[in-house]
Amino acid sequence: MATNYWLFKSEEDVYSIDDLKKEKTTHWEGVRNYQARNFIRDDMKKGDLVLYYHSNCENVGVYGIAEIIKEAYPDFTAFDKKSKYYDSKSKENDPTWFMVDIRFKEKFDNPVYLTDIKSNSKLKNMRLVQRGNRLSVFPVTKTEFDEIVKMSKI
DNA sequence: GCCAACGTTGGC
DNA sequence: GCCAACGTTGGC
Repeated sequence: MATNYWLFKSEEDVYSIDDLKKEKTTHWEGVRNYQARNFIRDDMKKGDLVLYYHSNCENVGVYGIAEIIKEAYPDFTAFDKKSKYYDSKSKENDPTWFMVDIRFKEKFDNPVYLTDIKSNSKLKNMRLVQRGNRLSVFPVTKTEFDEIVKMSKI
């Protein structure tokens, strides 16, 4: 089956690429948006590759690559009253929210910053640079993925 | 079903 | 800290 490509946003001070590198794998908890949920639940497959993006920080951009190692299963933080991701509407026998597990693959020698992505005309159709994009996970094309990897090596 | 109010995201 | 964009909520 063909590999899919994704971009995951994370806040650097919440869970950075260095945290992922240290822990090797993690579950991607806390997605509470239906469109993003559908991507996670319906389309993410084992072996898919992920651009790891830092948002809300000094130098926003893509910092590396991860790989999906476990397909969608219920996001258990939604059941935990003590979690900040708790959602009373999500039931254990009928979960609303899902997560995947990812594994660290690579940290870029040169991060690819949002400003560089915006000034690359090959990436002008990327969801990331379109107006009002606030999804925390979304698909990217193979062409876009390859272009960003290429930019990280310059 | 409409829409205003509100909360959150995220770049700058 | 500001503000634009957008999703969700709730009154009607």
